Amino acid sequence: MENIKKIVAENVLFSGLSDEELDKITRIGILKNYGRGESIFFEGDDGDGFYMVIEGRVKIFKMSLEGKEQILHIFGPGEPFGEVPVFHGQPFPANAMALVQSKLLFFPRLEFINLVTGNPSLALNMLAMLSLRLRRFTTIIENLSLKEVPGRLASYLVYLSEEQGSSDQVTLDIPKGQLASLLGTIPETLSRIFAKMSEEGLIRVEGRTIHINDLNELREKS
Amino acid sequence: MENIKKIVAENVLFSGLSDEELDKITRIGILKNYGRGESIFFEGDDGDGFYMVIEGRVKIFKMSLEGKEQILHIFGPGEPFGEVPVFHGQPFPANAMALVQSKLLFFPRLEFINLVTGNPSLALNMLAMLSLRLRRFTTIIENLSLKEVPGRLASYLVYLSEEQGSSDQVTLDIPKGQLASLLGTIPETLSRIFAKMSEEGLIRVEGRTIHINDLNELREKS
DNA sequence: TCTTTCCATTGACCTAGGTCAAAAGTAGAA
DNA sequence: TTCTACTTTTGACCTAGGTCAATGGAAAGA
Repeated sequence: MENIKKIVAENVLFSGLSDEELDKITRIGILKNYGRGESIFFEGDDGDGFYMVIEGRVKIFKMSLEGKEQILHIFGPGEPFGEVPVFHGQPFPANAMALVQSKLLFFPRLEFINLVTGNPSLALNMLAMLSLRLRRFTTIIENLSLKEVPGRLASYLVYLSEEQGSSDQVTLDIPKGQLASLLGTIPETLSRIFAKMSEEGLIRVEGRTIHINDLNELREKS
Repeated sequence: MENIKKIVAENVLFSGLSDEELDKITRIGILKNYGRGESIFFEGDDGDGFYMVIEGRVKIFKMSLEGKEQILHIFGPGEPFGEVPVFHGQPFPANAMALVQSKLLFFPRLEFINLVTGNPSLALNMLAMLSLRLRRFTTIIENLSLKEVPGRLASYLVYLSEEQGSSDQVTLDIPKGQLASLLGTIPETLSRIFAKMSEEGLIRVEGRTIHINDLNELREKS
């Protein structure tokens, strides 16, 4: 429980709130556990609240009839997800699944809307959160429509390098098959592009560790 | 000016607000005119406010270095755009251009944030608006990643048919070249797909009027 | 530890759709 | 109306990347 209070108190979504308000938020949250590969919700389900990752890792994704998957987000500790139906009142637009054993905090819709109504800064924080999401989606759309797969991989590696503060090597935080789905391609194609970039001397692949030989060239390609 | 008050008062974004509040909103809005093809803002520009279409039609789009364009939205009267930087405080993530001579209402950032802070229902309306945008972007991503171009065109035609309340013919509200950019393809490819669908007897193309012969088959394909 | 299942790689092949070029159609301006 | 500039269509061509199939490698669970 202390764990939860800490996550809530440190979260950007709840920044600027009084201790009392943080308590309220912690009180309306319901802790839930999910096993690796377990579904949290499906596209089309009614959204009676949203979630925040306490521990673990969750993917949000779309599926085609043919079984191809497109990952929209992968969320880790401290990140909220599933807010869209809370404010727009329609079913979930995508599926959510735990990538590993995960602990989530669930905030019921009505209680949360009540909190938002009485807390302008909570409302503004949520507006900022959704705006950030829109920005990210804009980037995904740009990648899918205007870049080829090598460019998408390059920008993902550059992003990881900035994220991990390391210009000579990065560690993939998800399996390569999932990375393919995140980049809008399939594992075979991703594998070939890793191979080609390695031949070109741009990177060296060692399992999930990618050694970056030429970050600038990678930036060029992205 | 009456025109503006009316647009503001009837807008979903401002629904549930008192007459006094509507007046305030109308007062902080600044009317601006743009000619056909004129840029409203560029990706990377600082966003010191957002816009609402009073008259005309505006496209929001990304451009690749090679000059390919991907349209994210086309907005018409009553629709707001450019809100992301207002709440997230970063530059515009995409470009905006008037497709025809347009009249826009500009709401400066700080004044609007003040209004939101004091108006929970305005905040909730804006949250609903951004949630709707996220839902639409989810659909765009799904279309780009999981569907082929004929499927995207089919779903656009089905959407138009619902929008225009007509199951036997629809009118394209944008040039075909722009439609190509909206569907994530190029005019040549779109033209060929129109031709193929016509051969198959699914539709009949007559300039910007598309006669729908088999709406169910179109739904199947989408 | 073993074993079963999942993950990644590689080859052969194929096709959706992009590129380039040219022509035909359409529309606004003078 | 005529001129000019955009829009749309069509043909020939090519390639990025998806499909299918087989094999090797890693890792979770018992």
